[in-house]
Amino acid sequence: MDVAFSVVGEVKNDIIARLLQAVEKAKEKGDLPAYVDPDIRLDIPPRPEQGDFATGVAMSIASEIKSDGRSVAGIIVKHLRIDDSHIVRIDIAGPGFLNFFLDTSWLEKAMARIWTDGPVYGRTSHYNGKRVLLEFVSANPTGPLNVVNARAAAVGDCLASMLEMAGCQVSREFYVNDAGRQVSVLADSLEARYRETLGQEFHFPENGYRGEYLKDLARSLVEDKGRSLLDMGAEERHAFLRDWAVSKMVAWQKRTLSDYGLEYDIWFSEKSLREAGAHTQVIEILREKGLTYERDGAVWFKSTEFGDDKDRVLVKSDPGSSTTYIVPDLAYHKHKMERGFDLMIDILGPDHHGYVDRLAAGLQGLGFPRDCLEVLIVQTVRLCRGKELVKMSKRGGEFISMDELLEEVGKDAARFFFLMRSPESHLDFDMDLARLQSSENPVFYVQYAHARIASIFRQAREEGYAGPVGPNEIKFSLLKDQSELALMKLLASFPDQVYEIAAAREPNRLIKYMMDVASAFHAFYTRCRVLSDDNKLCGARLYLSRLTQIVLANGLKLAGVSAPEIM
RNA sequence: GCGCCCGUGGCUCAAUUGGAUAGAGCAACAGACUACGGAUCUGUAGGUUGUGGGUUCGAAUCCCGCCGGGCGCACCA
Repeated sequence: MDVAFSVVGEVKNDIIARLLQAVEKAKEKGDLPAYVDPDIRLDIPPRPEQGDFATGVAMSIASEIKSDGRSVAGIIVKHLRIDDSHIVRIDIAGPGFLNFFLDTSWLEKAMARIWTDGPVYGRTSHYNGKRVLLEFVSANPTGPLNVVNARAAAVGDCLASMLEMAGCQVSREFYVNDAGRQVSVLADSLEARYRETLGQEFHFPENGYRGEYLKDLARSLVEDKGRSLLDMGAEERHAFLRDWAVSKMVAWQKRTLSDYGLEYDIWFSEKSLREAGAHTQVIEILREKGLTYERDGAVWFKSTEFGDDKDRVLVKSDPGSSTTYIVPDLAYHKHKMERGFDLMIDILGPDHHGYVDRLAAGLQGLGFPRDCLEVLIVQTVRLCRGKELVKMSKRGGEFISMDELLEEVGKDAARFFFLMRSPESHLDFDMDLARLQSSENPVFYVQYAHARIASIFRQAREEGYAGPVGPNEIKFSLLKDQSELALMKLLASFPDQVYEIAAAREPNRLIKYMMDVASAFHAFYTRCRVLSDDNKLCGARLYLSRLTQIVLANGLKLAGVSAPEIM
């Protein structure tokens, strides 16, 4: 049984324990066969008339023993003890659902928990300190970040925050590909622009990076170093240009992500691994285990033994015996595991999905369990303005970088929009909509709820209310309107929502939840006037407003979106 | 050809992971405060969940076939 740290979790566990007890009792009495051993899950049903919690366990038992759900439900209820619990009524509904109706004392407890936890409300110990390394974005240091990087950054950062709240120790990591061929091409491209800036003859490399940013970079290189690079030997110059360009690019990417409110724990250099000889070590290990062979002058890894659809080359047959990309990547992941992590999560772009099996096979070849690695594929983004698609090819002039996106719509809207959709579905990002400061834009719906609550408290202070009072000073039973009960149930479910969403790796559901909370609050606001002459009622509603504000603030923080006091 | 992802009202997406009457937002229509922010709320209309089979108490969800879209299928990274 996992650790339940939330009030909802405690209540659920209590009911589940009673259900298990009832099943045991039924088995003793011969009402159910002895082999029945159900896995019970309680859900929060979609409609209030279906109770506070519900379970379909009777139906699953019924199918196991070839009976029908309603009669199994009847048997369970007959043996269920509800004394000394929150349960006041149990309905058998539809094909055999058990619907539990509870008194509101559990809600009172749940609300008090929000009050005392405040900024850390939502935290649970479900993951019990599990060490997770979450690697995301990891764009090549050859150019500015793009909008897909922005999407991966939003998803990765949010998921990291949610895992932390659910009890993981998370390290956010960015892998800098500063050693491969592409940074060599970057150096050559920069050299060409450098020579161009100095008015020299230059040769632009075949697959060079043609973006304007390299011209800017070349100009600042000239300012920095003058013509001194021309005096270097070709090799020395190349090495210098590579390191210089990479450091500039990485600094640029850091700045962009920092504007996004994202700070990594580690920027990991591929080069450092290469210099430490980690590559040859990987090849050696695989060779010693008999998992390699030579063919056509290359060294192959028997990845098919671990579920890959074909074997992969590790060392190419070219004169330099260079390695394929899988080798440094395996070395990197091996290094991650050696740092003591329990789980690695990689967030990759759609063009990498064919790569996953290979990587997983390699890790197993190195002796790691298959489930040490999880890969989340984040799908592509299509930018549009209203109906019109914005072209994103790097060759066309209309390429939109992450910087430009942020400048145009701001980080809040960008993050919110990226998180709104399931990471694995294709996203149409409407920049006109994201920029719009109106009700059509869903970001503001949630932020507005938060600002509205702040406004209530400003007003309350002006009118001389004592300020929000805590759970001990209010009369909880006054919170009985349907909108108040609905809102409180939502607020109570926050910690478990966080855990479930983190476990499913579906941060889009956080946004859905936030929209639901905002909606429930707006409905409450419309039906129930908060500030009034009725001190008791006013105190209770100010209390509920404060709790809502806490949940909104904590949820928005998880999403990396600001929670404004005024809009 | 093979693999992965996707297909749900006019548009963009949900659906508690196999559950109850498939839900939101936008757009459309009709309403709602001389008091807390109308960036709000309430209601109406809109669906054979691409399609054909199968699995079972129960399918948008799982399995098989087809149709349509996206992305991959390197001794590139």
